[in-house]
Formats: sequence, C-alpha cells, structure tokens
Amino acid sequence: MSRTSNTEQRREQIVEGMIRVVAREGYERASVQEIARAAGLAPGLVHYHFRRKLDVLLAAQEVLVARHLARVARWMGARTDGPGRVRAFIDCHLARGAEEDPDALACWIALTAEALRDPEVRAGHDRAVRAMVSSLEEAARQTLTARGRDGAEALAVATAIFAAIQGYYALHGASPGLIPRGSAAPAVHQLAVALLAKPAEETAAATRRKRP
Amino acid sequence: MSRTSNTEQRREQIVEGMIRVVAREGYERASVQEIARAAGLAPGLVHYHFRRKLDVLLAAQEVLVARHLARVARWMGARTDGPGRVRAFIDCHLARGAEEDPDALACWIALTAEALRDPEVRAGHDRAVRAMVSSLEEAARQTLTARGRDGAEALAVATAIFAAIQGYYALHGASPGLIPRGSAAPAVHQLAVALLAKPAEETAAATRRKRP
Amino acid sequence: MSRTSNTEQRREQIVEGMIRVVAREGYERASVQEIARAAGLAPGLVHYHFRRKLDVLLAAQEVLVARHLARVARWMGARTDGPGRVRAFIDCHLARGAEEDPDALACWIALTAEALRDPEVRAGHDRAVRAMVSSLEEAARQTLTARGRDGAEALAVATAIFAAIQGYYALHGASPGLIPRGSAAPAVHQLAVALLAKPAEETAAATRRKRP
Amino acid sequence: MSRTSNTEQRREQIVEGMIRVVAREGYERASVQEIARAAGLAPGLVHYHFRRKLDVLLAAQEVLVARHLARVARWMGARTDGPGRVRAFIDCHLARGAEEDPDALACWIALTAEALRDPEVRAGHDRAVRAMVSSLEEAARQTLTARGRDGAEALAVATAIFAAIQGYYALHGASPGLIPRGSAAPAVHQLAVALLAKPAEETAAATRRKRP
DNA sequence: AATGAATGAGCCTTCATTCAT
DNA sequence: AATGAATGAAGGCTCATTCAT
Repeated sequence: MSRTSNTEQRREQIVEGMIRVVAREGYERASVQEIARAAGLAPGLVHYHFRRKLDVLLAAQEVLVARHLARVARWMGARTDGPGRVRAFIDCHLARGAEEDPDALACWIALTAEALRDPEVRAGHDRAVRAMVSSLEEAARQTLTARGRDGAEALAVATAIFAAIQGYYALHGASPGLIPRGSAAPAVHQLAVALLAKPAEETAAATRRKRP
Repeated sequence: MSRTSNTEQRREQIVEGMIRVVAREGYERASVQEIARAAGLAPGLVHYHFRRKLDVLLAAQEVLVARHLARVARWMGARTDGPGRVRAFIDCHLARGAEEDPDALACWIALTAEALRDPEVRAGHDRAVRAMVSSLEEAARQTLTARGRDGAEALAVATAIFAAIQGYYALHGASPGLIPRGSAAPAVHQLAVALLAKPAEETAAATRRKRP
Repeated sequence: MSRTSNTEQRREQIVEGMIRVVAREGYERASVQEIARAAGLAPGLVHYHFRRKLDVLLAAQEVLVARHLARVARWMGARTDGPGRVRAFIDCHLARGAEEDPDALACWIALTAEALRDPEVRAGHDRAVRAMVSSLEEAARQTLTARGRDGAEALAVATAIFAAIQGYYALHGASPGLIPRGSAAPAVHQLAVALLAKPAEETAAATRRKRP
Repeated sequence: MSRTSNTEQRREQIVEGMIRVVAREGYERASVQEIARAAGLAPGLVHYHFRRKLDVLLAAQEVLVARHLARVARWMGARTDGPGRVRAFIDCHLARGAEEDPDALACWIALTAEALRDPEVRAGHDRAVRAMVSSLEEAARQTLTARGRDGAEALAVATAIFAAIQGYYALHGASPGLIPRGSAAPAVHQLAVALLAKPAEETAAATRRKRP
C-alpha cells in the first residue's frame, strides 16, 4: 500500500506560495512557475494538485478568509455588548498593534482587485464580505435596538463601517504614507458612534447641520 | 509648416480607446489590438504614438484624474463655507444622481487595482489621490479652524472621508447589491460631521465612550 | 498607406505547410512550430493569420476538397453518358497514371481519420463526401433510369462505389503493398457494372445465386 | 511459489480500459490516467505492467484482432463452399443484426486511423489486415478454381471486398446517415458475385462495356 | 504620419514517464 | 505487486513590441 498522502500538505504549500507571490507581485504576475518556485516545488506539481491556476487563487482566498474570520471572531468574542463588539471589529482591522500577516493583507487587497474582474473570485469575495458584514451587522443591530432604534438600519451601519475599513486598506496599499499614523481606527470609531447614536442625538446633529 | 500635426488628436483617440476597453474588460484584457480597434485606428499607431502600452494607461490616468478634479472643483466651487465644501465633495462622489461617466468610474477602479501592482501606476494614483485629498483637506481645515480646532487634524479628516468613499466604490464593485440604496452619502456625511465637530462635542463623545 | 496585403498568400503558405506536415506526420504530430517551419515562417505568424490551429486544418480541408472536386469535375466533364461518367469518376480516383499529388492524398486520408474524432473536421468532411457522392449519384441515376430502373437506388450505388474507393485509399495507406497492382480500378468498375446492370441481368444474377 | 502472479489479469484489465477509452474518446484523448481510471486501477500500474503507453494500444490491438478473427472464423466455419464462405465473411461484417461489440468496432476504427500515423500500430494493423484478407482470399480461391479461373486472382478479389467493407466502416463513421439503410451488405455481395463470376460472364460484361 | 505583417518570449495546461515508498 | 506523487518537456495560444513599406 502507499504512503500516507501528503496531498493536503502540498496543496497548502502551493497555496502559501500563491499568497506570497500575489502579495508581492499581484495575481497577474503570479505565474505558475513563480508560484512553484515560491513553494519550493516543481512547476508541474501545481497542476497535479490543482486543475487550474485560478483554483489555487480560490483556495488561497478560502484560507485567507477562514483565518481572518477566525481572527475577527476571536476579537469580537471577547465582548458581549453591542458597542464593544463593534469596537472590537474595528480595532481588529485597524488598531495599531493589531497588524495581521502583511502578506495576508496584501493578498486580500489583490483579491479585492481581482474580484472586480473575475466572476469566480468575485463570488468568493462576496461570500467573505457578506460574512464579515453580517457579524458586524449583528453587533450593530444589538446596539441599535438597545438604544430604541430600528434594527433595520443595522446593515447600512455595517456596510458603512466595512467600507471605511476597506477604503483605508486600499488607500494604505496605493498611497502608503498618506494616512496620518494612528488616525484610521479613531476615525472609524467616530463613524460608528455617530451611526449608532441614540435618536435624540441624531436629531440634534441634524439640527446643527441646518444652522451652519 | 506643411500640415498641422494631428499627434495630439491621435493620442487622445488612443487614450479614449484605452479607457473604454479598460472600463469594460479590465487592463489585463486590454490588448493593444483591442485598444486600437476601440479607437478606430490601426494597431501599429498605438506604438507609433506611445512607446509602451503602459504609457497609454498612464496618459489615461492623467486624463481621468484631470477631468475628475475639474468636476470636484466645480461641485466644491459652488460653496465657500468649509462644511458646505466638504458636503459638496462627498455628494459629488456618492450622492444619487451625481453619477459620473460610468466608463470613467470603472476605469478608475481598475486603475486603483492596477496601482497596487505597478509602481508607475501607483505613482500616478498617489498624485491623484493626494490632489483630491488636498482639496478636501483644505475645506476640512477651514472648518476646523473656524470651530477652534487644530488645522493639523484636517489631513486625518480628509483621508477618513476619502477612504470611506473609496471603500464604498470598491464594495459596490465587488459586492453589488450589498449596500442599502441611498445609504452611502448620508453615512459619509455623518462621518464628516462627527470628525469636524466642535471640541465640546468631541469631549462629550469621548466621555460617552468611557461610560458604556 | 500600407503595402498590398499579403495575407492571402501567407495563409496559403501556412495551409501548404499544414498539408505537407499532416501528410507526412499526421495531424496530431503537426505542431504549430512544425507547420511554421514547413512553411518557412515564424511560429507566431501562424496564429496571426489563423485563430486556432484547427482553423488551419479546416482551411487545408477546404483547399484539398476544392482542388479535388475540380479534378473530378474535369474528369467527369469529358463524358456525357451516365456509365461513362461513372467510369470517369472511378478512374479519376483509382486508375494507374491518374495519381494525384501524394501529399494531398495522404492528407485526405488523415482528414478522414481526424473526422472520426473532431466534429468540425467531420462537418467539412461530410460536406465534401456528400458533394462527391452527389456527382456520382447523378451519373448513377442517369444510368439507372436509362436502363429502366428506379432512380432512387442511385444513392446506394454511389455510396457503394465511394466506399470502395475510400476503402482502397485506407488500405493503401495502412497496408501498402497488399493490393495487387492495377487491381483496384477494375474491381470498382465491376462493382459499378453490377450495381447498374439492367433489371434482366440482375434477375439472372439473383437466379444464379440461388443455384450454387 | 508463494502467490499466483496476477500480472496477466492486470494487463487484461488495463487493455480493456484502453479499449473502452479509445472507443469513446479516441486514442489522442486516452491519457494514462484515464485508462487507469477506466480499468479501476492506480495510474502507476499502467507503466508497471507496460513499458510505454503505446504498448497498451498494441496489446489492445492484438486482443481486438484475435477476437475478431475468431468471430470471422465462427461465421465462415458454418459453411464449407467457397461462395458461402465469402458471403459469411461479408455478412459477418456488414449484415444488419450482425453488430459486434460497439466498443470493439469504434476502437478498431481508431486503430485504423492511428495506423496511418504510427509505424508500430501500422505493423500490427497490417498483420491483422493480412490475416483477414487471407481467410477471405482462401475462400475466394476455392471459388475461383471451382469455376475454372486462376486462383492467383483471389488476392485481388479479397482486397476488393475487404476494401469495400472498410470503406463502408469509414463512411459510416464520418458521414453517419449518408448510407441508405441496409444497402451495404447487398452491394458488397454483388461485388463479390461479379468478381467471382465464371469466365463466360466476365467476358460478356466486358463486351457490354465496349458498346455503350 | 501610418500600416499591418512579423517576431519571439512567455503563459497555462497536459501528460508520458519515473520513482520513492 | 502496487501506489500516487513528482518531473519536465512540449503544445497551443496571446500579445507587446518592432519593422519594412
């Protein structure tokens, strides 16, 4: 009989190679040869373990997303109150000292870009985004209802916060050095506070806006 | 001079072809042949007027940015007060009914993605982003100082707003249908209001945060 | 303005290269590199003038078929009587001294083989076969009706003669040397004579068969 | 000896896998992996039992030919008279209701095609063809000599009949639907009758040909 | 200024064959 | 005897870039 299959290990190796290359060169420049080299394997092996190059990217996407969702769950799990969970979500993404694996972040950004052009990548991206927005939405709903507001607004709140975070990521990727150090997390916290404020406060805010 | 050089016109034609193709197919699929066809020109002309294909993309970037900056200036120019100018900036990007040329937007998103992988595109992108953030920053500074706060915080405010807008663009591109209709502009407005609030209010907000 | 296009000439060159290589190596071994070399051109040029390698084969098929049909028409055109036309068709294919371009014949056999596996080649093959069978069928019908028999049998006669010719081709390709020199044409002539015989004769033949 | 070697059984399994795959996909698409899957074996086993993939095809060829020759012998064995044996040979190949294993037929056609391009396959094909033509030739000689004709013509007769049968096979494969139902066997029977006719009749036929 | 044919490098993918276990 | 992972050589195809005209 045969040795124990090392397929799973090899697949992981290849996926890690893909992540590393995509993070540093982008998907377009991640040739199969390059991926194999980064994984320390023979080029032919990539297609032995994956039918198409795209399947490697999709596997990488899944790995990154699973890891990230686990991380988010870990951060949010430390709190039970709505506002605390929202804050945890934001800090988990933007707080200084909370940096994730830089390759993972760079690869995630590349995946976002790739999602814009490839339907399959988009599908995976969409699933991941919805999963993350969902956990945020739930915390937002918890907060809103506790404050006497309509829980239906929770999705808008969640997408706003998520968009801001993603925007910071993209900005960081494309114009590194532009964002003042340590300004991202507080700004998004303020966005959350404003969007989740009690009704009275929102009215007051609206009033202020009308008397400039 | 015997004949008027039509070089400039040809370059524009080619650049427009590039914009159209990139918007619809992505840069990766924008072959020189495709661009020439979209421009109604012979393929050889592209490299007659541009040394490299990338130069066409960079030229397109410049054109798009110039147009967009002019548009932003038009919207912001209608107001002289800081908050109004900030509001104009946001609405110019996100308000329903403010849609720009869809090709331009799609191409801009593709350029953002390309900026992540190519240093030259990134440089142009960076210049463009800084120009836009600058105009926003100036309006933010105007507001902050008028409200007795430190103008140095204006950059953080501007990057926050800009990041939120970009994040909405990316989210819209990758997960269409997730964002509740009409929720983007108000959310970013609230972000702006919160970030630009008078000191007292900010203190109050900070206080609230400390007593959950 | 540009030079006169030499596209047609180049396409012909490539098609001739394909015919030569397929005749000698078979389609499977006719790599694009090989075809280009046989045509004396750069490999990239093949895909400049043809989208797919298969399209070169299909073009070759068309060329061979057109040439062959013209040849058949030339041979048959010399006669106006049905039996004479049938005889001309057979001789044109099998008579000693009537040999065609050997590459064309070898390529035709390879195309027949390829038709068995590729639907597009099969379609072209089918068209060609039907065209040839049709011209034969017409001559057969002319003969049958002149002899007081039902013209509806002409198709069966034509396919029989055509099958015999094709069979000789295949046999010649696969087992060269097996067929006694000069035996093919007379045998098929006898087949034709038997199939086109007057009713009385057929009855007689049937009678003979019953009394062995 | 400790255990019975199952080598022969394994080889048969692999050969059957090859036959099945070639029949359904063609030799070109019959990858080793595919063959192994069709045989229900591990891919490595194929090259454990056969040095080259081609050797599997050659083994398959032998198996098919042996089976087919046995079948032909069975049909022909039912008769002892020359004409009857010839008729049996034809019917065994073309008579309605005499269909063989369809995989075997499809694979045989593929082998014929492959014989055109590969010398080793051609050699095996040649051997098979000669074996079949021989049995036919013998029946033809029997008939000819019984009818007072030169037995040396038997080979020409046999190749003619065999060519016609092969031609019908090819035509059926490449242009299905063209051959009128039930017309193949009678046509080849008539060919045989004509070729094996007594001298007097042939002279008469020749006479007819000279007075159109 | 313009053309479109020509070039050749590089990509993804397939696959026969080998090999360590 | 058996396994399935591993290898590396093509193959078809795309495409930026060059060039003769």
